[in-house]
Amino acid sequence: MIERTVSRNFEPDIPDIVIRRLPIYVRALRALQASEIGTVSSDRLAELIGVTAAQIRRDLSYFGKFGKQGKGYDTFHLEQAIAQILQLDREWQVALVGFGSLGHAVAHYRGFGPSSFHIAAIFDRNPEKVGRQIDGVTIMSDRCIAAEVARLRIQIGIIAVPAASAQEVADVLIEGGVHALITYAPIVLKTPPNILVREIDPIGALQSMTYYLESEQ
Amino acid sequence: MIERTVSRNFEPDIPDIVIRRLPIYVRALRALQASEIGTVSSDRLAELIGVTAAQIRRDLSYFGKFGKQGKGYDTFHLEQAIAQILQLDREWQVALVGFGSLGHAVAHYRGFGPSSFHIAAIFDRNPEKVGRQIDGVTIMSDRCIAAEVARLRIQIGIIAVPAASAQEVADVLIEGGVHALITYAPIVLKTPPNILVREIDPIGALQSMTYYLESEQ
DNA sequence: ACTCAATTGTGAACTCGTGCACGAACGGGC
DNA sequence: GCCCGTTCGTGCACGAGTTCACAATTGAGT
Repeated sequence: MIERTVSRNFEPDIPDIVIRRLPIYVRALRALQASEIGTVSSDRLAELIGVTAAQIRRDLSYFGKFGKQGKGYDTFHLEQAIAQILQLDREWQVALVGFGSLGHAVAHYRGFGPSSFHIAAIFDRNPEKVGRQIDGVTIMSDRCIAAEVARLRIQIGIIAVPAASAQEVADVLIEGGVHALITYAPIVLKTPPNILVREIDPIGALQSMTYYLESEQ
Repeated sequence: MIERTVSRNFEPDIPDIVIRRLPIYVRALRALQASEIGTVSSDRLAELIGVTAAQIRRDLSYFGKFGKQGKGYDTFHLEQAIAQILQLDREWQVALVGFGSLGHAVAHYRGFGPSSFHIAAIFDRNPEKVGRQIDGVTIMSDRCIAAEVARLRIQIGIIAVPAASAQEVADVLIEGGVHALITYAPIVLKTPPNILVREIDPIGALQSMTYYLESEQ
């Protein structure tokens, strides 16, 4: 039987970069399962993902031993194990702030699949949008953020408002008790050190790509 | 006068991570200018951005000398210099593929500001959307991608289609001549080595954050 | 003109993550 | 039961990027 000792809170110093690769592994393993493939070698998985096999083995070794020598990894069990490490085996309550076109896209995103994330509240400052129902969730005024987030025990906030209001929104989300933020606003948020923030920055990605492109054409 | 010798194609080995920080600097410098602040020290800038002052100085030193000892950096000139390094001082033609809610959000994003990026073509596979006009751009069938991208000399593609079609879309965009891709699809694209790809992965960001969160509440 | 506080640019040290390479383990075939 | 090809897990070395720390420069004040 495959080792199941998943040591989460005990191994203290696992690089964040490793953690950020785990979702990629989960995805690839799910795709393999969908193709009825029950076993992969680190070599094959590496090729699919575009990293080295050594890196995959090293990454996994932070958490335990999941493979069988001479055979590889069981796609189902490894996926389950990583999902458990990432705590994807439970449902997280998410607040979405900002229901412009970006917020709309976030709310309607169907890539969550059999997802670990539930949008439990949506907020917008525009009174005309307040009251509208989206998938059974009623859009509320931005003035309710802290109270509602606390009431619903929401753990994660998604900030999809213009840069000018993003800091303010972050503040009230944190006041309400979230410990993690995804922000689409192109500013650096000022947050207490115990708050986790991930910036989604497509414009920055664009702007950094043009460095490499040839000017003339 | 501040050194203006911006050596782009000559310094060969500037780490990509440095390049990816440059847009952040540009943003911060623009915000400072908007606040009528003409000069910043690396210390102050570092505090605003949330990195170390040494890192900023080191990053800039890859490209030249932009500061004045005892004084700091001129916000206007430094911003101009970095924008030039990133080639933001010209307009880039972008193709957007997929006009679902995500594509809609991308097309309507107003954070481009006085932007270096122009959405010159939009494609969707849904015949009902084809023909619709968005900001003067007519949505075209996905079957035209390669031809139109080539005709319009488009350099950058944004992939906002479901994971299942993303690889196919990437292929035709590259066939049409783009050298850079932004993709929102949660799959690893297979592309030739000379093609630049940046993945925007909010779901991955979420999934990696939950690793750190406390389960109970 | 001189002093002094501020601040840059960079050599050197350090840290952290990656990749190599190999011993150990597994399992199929004979 | 033994051999052999495959693949894992990991010690070790390497390398990329970060931070330290300081000489050099600047300009304001006296």
